[in-house]
Amino acid sequence: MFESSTIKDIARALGLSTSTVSRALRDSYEISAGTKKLVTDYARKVHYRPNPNALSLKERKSKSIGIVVSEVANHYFSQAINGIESIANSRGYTVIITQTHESLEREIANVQHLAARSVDGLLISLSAETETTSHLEELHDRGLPIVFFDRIPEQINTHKITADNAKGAFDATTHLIRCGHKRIAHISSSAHLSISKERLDGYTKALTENGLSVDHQYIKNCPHGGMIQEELESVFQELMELEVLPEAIFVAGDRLTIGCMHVLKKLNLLNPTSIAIAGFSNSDVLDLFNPSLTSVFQPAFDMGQLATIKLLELIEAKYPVTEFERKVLNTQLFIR
Amino acid sequence: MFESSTIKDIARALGLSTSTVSRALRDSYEISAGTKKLVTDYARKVHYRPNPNALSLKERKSKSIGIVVSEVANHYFSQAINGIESIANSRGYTVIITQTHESLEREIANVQHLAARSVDGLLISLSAETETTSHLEELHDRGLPIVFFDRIPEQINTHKITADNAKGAFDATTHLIRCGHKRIAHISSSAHLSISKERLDGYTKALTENGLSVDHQYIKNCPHGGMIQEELESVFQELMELEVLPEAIFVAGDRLTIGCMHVLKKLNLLNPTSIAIAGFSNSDVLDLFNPSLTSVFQPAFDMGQLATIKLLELIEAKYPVTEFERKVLNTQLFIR
DNA sequence: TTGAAAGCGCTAACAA
DNA sequence: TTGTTAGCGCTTTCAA
Repeated sequence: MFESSTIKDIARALGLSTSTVSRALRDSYEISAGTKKLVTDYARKVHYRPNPNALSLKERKSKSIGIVVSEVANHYFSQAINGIESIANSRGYTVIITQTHESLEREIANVQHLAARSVDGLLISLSAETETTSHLEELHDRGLPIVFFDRIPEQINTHKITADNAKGAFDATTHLIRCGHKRIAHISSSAHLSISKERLDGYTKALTENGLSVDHQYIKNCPHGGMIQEELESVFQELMELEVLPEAIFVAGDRLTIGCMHVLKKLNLLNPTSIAIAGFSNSDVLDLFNPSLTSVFQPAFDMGQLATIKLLELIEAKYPVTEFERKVLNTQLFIR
Repeated sequence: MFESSTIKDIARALGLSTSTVSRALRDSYEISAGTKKLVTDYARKVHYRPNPNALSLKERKSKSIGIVVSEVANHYFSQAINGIESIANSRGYTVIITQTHESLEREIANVQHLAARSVDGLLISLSAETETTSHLEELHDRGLPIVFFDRIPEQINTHKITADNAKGAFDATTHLIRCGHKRIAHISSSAHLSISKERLDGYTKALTENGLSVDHQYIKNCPHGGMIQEELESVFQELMELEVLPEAIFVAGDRLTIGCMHVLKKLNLLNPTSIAIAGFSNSDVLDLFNPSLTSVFQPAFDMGQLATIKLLELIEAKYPVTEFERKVLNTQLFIR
């Protein structure tokens, strides 16, 4: 098995006590220069590394944070994770990434697991299936620091980081209207998610401000956020069976946007003259699509960084924090 | 701060000793049914969870495995990670994912960090910059179980899982030849990587078997695996300055393939009549590209699963393992 | 059937 | 300036 040398080993080898070695390693003022050198040299020689489990046990913290996202294959999340890591690693924290694949059951299991792993805090974007948050409230009430980003709950009082979803949706829908489209459908993830509500608001506002009516036949939800391709296909089925077909669709999510393109292709509608698409996506290959599509880009990296900064504030706070922030970052419209 | 109840708390509350509580919780035969029920009921009531740090300290293992990949945004790796998680989680292991972004420096830092975190084993795909593996050999020699997948070193004697890169490259190149192309360029990651060598072999073999000569002017490497878009652009620059331009390119990597498409687009060469592309990629949106491209798909999920199974064999082995396997999985050619 | 005590690696209060 | 000791949460040997 894999064993590293311990303070005890060093102490024995050097004829010192463990506390002297410990202090020497931590560069304590009480230890003489000679002893320090002796100890640090020997420690380097035997590749000494402090055992993090022992440290965690002692300090009652693990220097790790847990992340809960839908899936890392989603470019929004992989970019957010890069932002999270950039801050966390530089501050000496390990990051444990878990994926829900949009399932509430897996979200609960992941959160339980992370809590049991004694992470010092949690960074969460809710799964598409998550309507209630008792599994999180309980942990939060017991003092586990949590910061939400992207898909946030209303109930829990803590820091929350989002993009300006309403504005992004408004911009995308307005763009479709300016292109001359009047009948614009909207496909979204599960209706109860914060992002779905906000993006629906932006969509509605754009229609209304441009004198267009909101037709609820044109608004469709995918409770599994497009993880199941069939749910997207049946949504299209419904849209295609309407008396008056939509001319354009505003899609409210990364995976959904890509999924829509696949369905259009399957239906042989993937050409500039049929249905226009605009959607939220952080993918880096959208410009290679043909026909291409206008997209709403979220500052995922920045959101990840900001969420982590706020989480570390909570974790390292000397006194309980009672003032929480709700940060909203700007989106960018890429017209194609 | 976040505190859960401990065995000690339960023992005190129930007027028992900690050892009795411990045994009751582990369903030991020595404990009476009554006491067991008393303890387990109370434990459930107070949400008792064993402290994993204490457990790790005692057992000298952490029930966690470390993953080192280039980047999770790469579909090959995100699929491999899903495979890894599916096995690891079902066997009670936590997975810690780290990204090198193709940098050796970050690879070393990640590996050190994971070792210091006392993971029970490591799953690694080398970075594009990695030529020597002393940073891994040292840990391996000291007994840390390691399984390599995808980009594997020659030196270290352990389990290694790869796709049949030579075959995949052969198939893709042969396809381009069958399409009537004679001057086929090859763009690859850094030359010293196992995957680069194997894919070069497959490419060469396909040319030779079809009576075409191998022209080294047509073979280009990107030492940073395409993480820097400029290196890809300068490679194209060089190709475009040749007297006889290539008619097709076989690209040996996920990120590189996407990168090539971007460069072609930028050079206004992204149309069916200019340069044909075939490349390794596990992306799920290739069919939305226009013009599309033929791709070599690796069984990433299966590779992740297999690598994890072999790693857990090493970790949980009663006796030191001396027989190691080199598993090669089939690729699939998607003609578009 | 239950309890006392030691020990995993480390730090820190207290002693010397 | 260095050493002794207790304790973080848990399991396990030995004793009762």
